[in-house]
Amino acid sequence: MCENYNELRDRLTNISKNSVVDNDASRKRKADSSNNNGNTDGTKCPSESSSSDEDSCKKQREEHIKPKISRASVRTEASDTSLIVKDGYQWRKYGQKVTRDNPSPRAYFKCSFAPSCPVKKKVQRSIEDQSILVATYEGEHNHPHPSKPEPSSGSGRGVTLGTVPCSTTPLSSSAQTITLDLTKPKPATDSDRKMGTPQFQQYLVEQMASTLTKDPNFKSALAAAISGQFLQQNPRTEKW
DNA sequence: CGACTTTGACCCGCGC
DNA sequence: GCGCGGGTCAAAGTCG
Repeated sequence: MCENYNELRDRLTNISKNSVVDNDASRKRKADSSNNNGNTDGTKCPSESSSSDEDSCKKQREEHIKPKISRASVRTEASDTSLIVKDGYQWRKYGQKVTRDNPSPRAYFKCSFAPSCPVKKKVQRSIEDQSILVATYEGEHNHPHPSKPEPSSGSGRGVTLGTVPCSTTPLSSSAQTITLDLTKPKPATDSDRKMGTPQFQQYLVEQMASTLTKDPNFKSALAAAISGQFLQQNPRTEKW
């Protein structure tokens, strides 16, 4: 588990570093456009411009200032209808819709960690594989990752536990998608070793193993979980 | 009691 | 102009 966690965190940290900074998702609603221009990037159209200028400006914005859209796929249980993707941020659900192209409902989330954070997230099950949740992120967080100062705060009604870092992949023309398959163990990669010296890692693992194996409750719970995994033949995520 | 979720209604862009 | 569909709002309900 520790190795998986470290690997995922490294991967996602690298992904986030490579992300292109842009926010201000297109404001369609009247209320949004009336009281805030939403332009935090300094490319605001001049308000006194004529309609043609506005059009050209709009075109420019569409061409150059697309909101950063990224997509992430997370494998979960197909029976899990929560549509919750734990990426370390705190999300507030503000809507749910059943779209035409996909019978699964699509959930709409806003980042509630910072009131001014413009990031929105759409979560919907993959039409091909019901066990995969596809999360589409719009915009970029304008606040630090909430899991960093308090790695295991755990508050937030189970929406975010602050344990799995955010995963955003720039959705450019190639429409890249990253899949966080938390159901299967993966071999350690080189990135794991960045977390510390091998000696320290080994010491940490040994300490964790010895501590956990001394706990009979943990043993029984682990046995039950593993047996359930084999019996159900069903991917299990986010329950660890 | 405050924060959050649910869900029907509403808004608005788009195609015909 | 009209209808459809995606996205958002907001009142009511739920939970700790």
